[in-house]
Amino acid sequence: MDKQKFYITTPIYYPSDKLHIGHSYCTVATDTMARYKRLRGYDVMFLTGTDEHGQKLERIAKKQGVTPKEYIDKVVVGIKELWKTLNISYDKFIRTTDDYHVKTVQKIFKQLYDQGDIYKSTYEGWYCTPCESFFTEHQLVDGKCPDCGREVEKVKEESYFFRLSKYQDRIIKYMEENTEFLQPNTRQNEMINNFLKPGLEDLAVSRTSFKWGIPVEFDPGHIVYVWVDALSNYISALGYGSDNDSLFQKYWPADVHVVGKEIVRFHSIIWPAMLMALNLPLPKQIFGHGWLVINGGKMSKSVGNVVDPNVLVEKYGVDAIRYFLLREIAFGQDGNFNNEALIQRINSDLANDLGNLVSRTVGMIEKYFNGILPETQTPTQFDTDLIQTAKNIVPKVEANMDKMMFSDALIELWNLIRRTNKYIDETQPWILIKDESKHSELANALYNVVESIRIISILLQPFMPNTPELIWKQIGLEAGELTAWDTAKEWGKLPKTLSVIKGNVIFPRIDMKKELAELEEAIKASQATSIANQEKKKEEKKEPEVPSEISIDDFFKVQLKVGEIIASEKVEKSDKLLRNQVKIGDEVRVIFSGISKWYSPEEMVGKKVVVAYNLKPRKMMGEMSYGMLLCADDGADKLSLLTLDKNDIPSGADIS
RNA sequence: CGCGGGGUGGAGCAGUUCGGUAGCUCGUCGGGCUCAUAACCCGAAGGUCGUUAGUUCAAAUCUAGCCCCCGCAACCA
Repeated sequence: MDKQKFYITTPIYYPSDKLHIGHSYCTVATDTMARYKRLRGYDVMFLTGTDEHGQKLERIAKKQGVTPKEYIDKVVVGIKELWKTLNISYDKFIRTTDDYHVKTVQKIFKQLYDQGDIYKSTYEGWYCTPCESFFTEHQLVDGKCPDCGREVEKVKEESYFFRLSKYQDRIIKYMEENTEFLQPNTRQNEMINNFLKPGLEDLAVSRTSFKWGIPVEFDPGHIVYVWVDALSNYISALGYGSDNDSLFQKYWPADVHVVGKEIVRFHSIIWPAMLMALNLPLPKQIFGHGWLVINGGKMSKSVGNVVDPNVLVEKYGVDAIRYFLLREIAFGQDGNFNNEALIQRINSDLANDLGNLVSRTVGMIEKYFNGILPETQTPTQFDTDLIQTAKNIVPKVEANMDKMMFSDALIELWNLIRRTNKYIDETQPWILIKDESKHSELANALYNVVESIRIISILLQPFMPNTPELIWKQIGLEAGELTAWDTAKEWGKLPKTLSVIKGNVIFPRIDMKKELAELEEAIKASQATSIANQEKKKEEKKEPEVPSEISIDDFFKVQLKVGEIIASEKVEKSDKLLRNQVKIGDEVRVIFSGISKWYSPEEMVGKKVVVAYNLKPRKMMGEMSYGMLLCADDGADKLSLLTLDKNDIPSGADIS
């Protein structure tokens, strides 16, 4: 009989910058699932890749003075290296710039157009020039821009549309009948209540405002919308629509698309609609996992708090990092990432519980029996409970893995590790060794511990690809028959006269205090090399050269004047902005200032402040701000407006 | 009333679908052990489950209101 197939995918990542620990999290989880299924005997297809089109990449490349492809190629090399480092066992890596993908997307687009699911029309909408944004009729508030409240302009643009609305009812029905389709379940409610029930609108699936994308074959001015392009990767990678679609025949539909919660919408609504239109079966499951957050806040390149997985792996090894990600956070929910928790986990779970278990066991066998257990063994009263625990663990791990509950699976596995440590305490080998007549009991006890370790090491394989081998080496096992997944279900497979070889400590304990300091340094150093930060630095450098000394002429380039605040109000929809009307001599200017955390509008009024007068006006919250109020701040949580020491200076006075 | 997620011992979380003794890891304190990576094993303290009201014999769980935190969006000159 043919093996059962299992097709699993990660999202294709956007190569605008180095990937961070959040991307790694998603990919590691998917990899763990793929490895698990392979061990269970499935014929697995594991796909990952990169989503390489779009305006943003076009812009970044332009800024760097290279073509988009040149820029992306470099980033993709880094991504592939990262997956190698993290031991990601993908079977195929797709790039949306690959020829075959481009062709397939064009074909899909044409087919949908020919059959009437895509039609050409004009995009009629409202454009707010200051905000540079399009809005639909019903997004407008009182016929004005929902963001800034200004007048909007009616615009028409030619575009292709996908009849998303046509599939709305079928998708709702599908979700309601297949409650396993969208996981975790809360996501399903979110989709139905937010998007499906209110009604879907046809989706604009082409763009004319930029070039970096897949051209619509029969209308080259148009570029295929990135999500139509990106989602198609899951079938184009299998050769759908090509001369050889044997992989597609074999693996489609996907068993699970693993995605981040932010893109669940595209995968659970647009993608099924596209597939319905193409008359193809839907993926069996979309799993929307949570995010890694840092100290309660989102990880983001612009905040500069991203964590580079390379740094972590270099310090602690891949398996430790993989373990942490999979164990610490319930898949599907957000979870905190911080260095302290990481080290904590490594020390207590990996070094103390697992590593030390192997080490103490092998140590005893060497010490008591010169490394080889004797054949004569007598059971002890403690055996039954250990053996029972070990036997129960496998189905529990499998049940959790089948639901992608990695964390729970590991908790179960660690129960066996703890139980085995306890067994050593119960049987007290160090006492048994002193009594010659108990040596057969001793041999039996140590045998049981090693057998338990064997089972543990087998179950560990999907999560930590390297560690099991290290363990096997020490307990005298070779990868093969006795390390196959199903043999974990049987107790007593090891030969009685097993021999061990003590090796290096598998997971050394980490000195928390010392390490935390070093780790933070390393992470900061790597953040500095991210493209986002390099950009920032470049921009900083471009600022008018700021040598340590400037001439008086340079100084006078900045015109500072006294302004009096005559009115101030909080800007709605903004946590930080105050909209101030500032009297400067005869004129009154609107100046925004991001200080509402420190000053209420009431206390602003009447203050005489320092205004940067000849600053280039800048748009904020849709309105122009003419100048800047000078403030002192400590870069953390303190801020003070600069005000005048004597209040009888009139507004408009020069400051020099 | 924009939409979502969340609030459970000192920390981080599970439990809420389907009401029935509040659970896990870490930390703290006490004990045991000495094979081991200052490790391992046992025990204890510590929670009116954000808040108010309701349904019920019974609410962390169901219903309604309120408070707080986070994300999306916008912005932070």
